[in-house]
Amino acid sequence: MTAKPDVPALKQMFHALGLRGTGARIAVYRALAAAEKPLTHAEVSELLKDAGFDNASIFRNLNDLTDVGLVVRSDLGDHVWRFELRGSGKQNHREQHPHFLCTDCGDVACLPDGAISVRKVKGAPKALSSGTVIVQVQGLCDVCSV
Amino acid sequence: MTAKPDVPALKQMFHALGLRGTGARIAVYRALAAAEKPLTHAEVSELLKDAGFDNASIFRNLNDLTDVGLVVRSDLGDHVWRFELRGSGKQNHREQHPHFLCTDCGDVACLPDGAISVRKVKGAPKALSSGTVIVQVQGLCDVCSV
DNA sequence: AGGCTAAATGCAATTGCATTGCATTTGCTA
DNA sequence: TAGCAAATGCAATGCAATTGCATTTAGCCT
Repeated sequence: MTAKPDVPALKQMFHALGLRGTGARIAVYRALAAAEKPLTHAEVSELLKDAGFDNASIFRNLNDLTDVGLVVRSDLGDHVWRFELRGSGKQNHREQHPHFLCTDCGDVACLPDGAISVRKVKGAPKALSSGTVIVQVQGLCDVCSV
Repeated sequence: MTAKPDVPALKQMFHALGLRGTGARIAVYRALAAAEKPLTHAEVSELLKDAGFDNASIFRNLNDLTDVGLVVRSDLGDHVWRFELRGSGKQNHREQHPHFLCTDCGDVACLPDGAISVRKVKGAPKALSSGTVIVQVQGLCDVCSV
């Protein structure tokens, strides 16, 4: 779960995508890999602040990784961008799964794929039936609903 | 569908909620009532620009209406705030329904309540089983998926 | 009906985050 | 290892959301 890919493997992966294997890039990737939920730009910056990377570099790296498809950028409904690794096989993050956002405390949880099912309905976009949709759920988490 | 509540009724409703029945407020409310999908602040401003209302007033009214619960403010996943009337009975907007956001053109559609079903899963927040959740769906709309 | 008071408005200014420009540094390749 | 384009750091910019404040106005109270 918290297993981080080793640096040479990361460099190779980046290189295959036309990106250099820089320290900031690797650090950003590993921060996301170690996280169990999507992280905001601020959270990534916080995690890496000891390493001294510039805020803009982290931001650009997040976007670069998103551009090449390694990372997914999404807004879970609270007007905050969050970044998450697009799962690659045995990672803890599968291809795509629903997210749950607590409307009170803002906490985020990843839901199992089976938690949500989409049904094709008359008049609805065809994408619903092909399953190529991203689902986000908002509500009160168990802590805040007490 | 495009039927707008008459002004006296609106004033009465606002008054009951501790809000005055001002021109800007009524105009904003009716703009939302006439829309068939959530509108952005910019879209509301655009609709009302002929009336000469200030941008800030529209913004504050949207927030005021949200504060008293007449309007729901949500971010459908594209980092843009959208405002929608919270349905009151026979309105075209029911209590709460899922929204569909096209990830390509940004168009928004309202989905029928039955399009999405949520299943309680081990480890997931309890809110899922009580049905008190808001669901958002992203994907390609029929136009963009061609 | 007239006046009063706080809410609402208009306008300008400010905030805060996202994003960019540019000179410098640094991977990577030949 | 020399050279070049990508990446970085820092500061500056852009832009939408939000606020401050003086003025106007709706609704209440005689």
